[in-house]
Amino acid sequence: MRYPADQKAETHKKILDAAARSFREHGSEGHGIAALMKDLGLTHGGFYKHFESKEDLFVNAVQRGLEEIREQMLVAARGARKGQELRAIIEYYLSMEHLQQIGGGCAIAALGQEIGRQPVHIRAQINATQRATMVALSPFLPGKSVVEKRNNFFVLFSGMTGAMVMARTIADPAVQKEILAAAKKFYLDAFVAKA
Amino acid sequence: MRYPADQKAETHKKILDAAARSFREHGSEGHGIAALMKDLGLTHGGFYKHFESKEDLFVNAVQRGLEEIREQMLVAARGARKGQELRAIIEYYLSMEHLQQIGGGCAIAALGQEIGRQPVHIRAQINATQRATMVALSPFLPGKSVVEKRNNFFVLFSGMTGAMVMARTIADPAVQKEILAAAKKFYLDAFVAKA
DNA sequence: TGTACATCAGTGAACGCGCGTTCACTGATGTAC
DNA sequence: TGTACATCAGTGAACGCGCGTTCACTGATGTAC
Repeated sequence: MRYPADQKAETHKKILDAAARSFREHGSEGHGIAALMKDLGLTHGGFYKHFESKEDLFVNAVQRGLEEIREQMLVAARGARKGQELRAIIEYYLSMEHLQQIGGGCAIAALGQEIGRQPVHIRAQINATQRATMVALSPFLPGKSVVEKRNNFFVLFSGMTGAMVMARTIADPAVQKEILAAAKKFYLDAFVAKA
Repeated sequence: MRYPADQKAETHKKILDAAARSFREHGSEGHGIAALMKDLGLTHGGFYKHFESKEDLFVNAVQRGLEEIREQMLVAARGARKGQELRAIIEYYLSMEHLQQIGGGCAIAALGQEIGRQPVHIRAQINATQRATMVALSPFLPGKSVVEKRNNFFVLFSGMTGAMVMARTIADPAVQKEILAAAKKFYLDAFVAKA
């Protein structure tokens, strides 16, 4: 049957949002197209009206995930006092809430290794979104030049990603907290001026 | 037929070594039991004389991978002048060689996210091996107390892991190098006394 | 305005494939007598 | 010492299952006349 005019775009967005969450939560092999569509009250056949393949969905979902977490970091920054935006971002990123909310959290911390195994052209697409995040967060980063800010972005965000990845490998929540707390203290000291 | 007395132990080790490499290279879903065994000149049926299941293999292979990289870091440290062991470890870990040799590299940087999705009892087993690495590297870490050394281990090794993960998500080798170089400079400044 | 036809998002059965796992079997070597 | 039997690492066909993908079909709405 013919569906209302805007419905396709809406369904497309719903699939993408659900996939962005599902991939982060279960990995790219975790859930499957059929299960994803079923969760949305749809059948799997229709999926191919929206995406060329599962790989196509993966790339788009990773980018969506990166945009989501960027937006959340910007929200944290907007809620901070002037000069303390980066503190807010760091505290948000290195929180136990973020650790537990993997489906809504950083896509690099959740999928970085699978991204790393993608062919170059796929990674290049994803890199564009990562670059946009760097640009969006630049105003809050220390550094007197573009190069300095860029290096600080690399160090701080890769470091926080690693802390999240390592903490998630740990079984004991007390140790998870220790890791996040140690990283938080360290990066605040290194990158944020005292309040 | 009956095989020579030591052969089973040897085959077991061969499977484990190959799996440790294969999982890091392709992820836990990447290669498959049959392919793994075929690479060793064996057939897949025999696998179950050595491991209970693929999951059982995964846990053991991750631990093997962690031991390998620990050993390599210790080798790097032994080759360094006294007082410069940590420098050697950092330079080894954050090298382009390590980035490219994912199959022989850090198991957390290669599989951390998949480890994070394992049930608690699996993670607890793996954590024991991680703890052994921390203990083995403690002599080279700065810090006046056990707690300080522990926190420094968390920060430095999670940070280096994140730098490796992030760099591997990048398509452009020049940017990969930038990320590793920025991290190397930063961690050397932060953790290593000047030579 | 009314009618006939085209459109196309979504359906659901079906296909092919790869994968983890099982199992009856093999046969050279070790062991018991 | 020689013989009969037990052992068990490894074989390879087979099974069941889930998954990504395809495809003929549906039928309410948009469009053309």
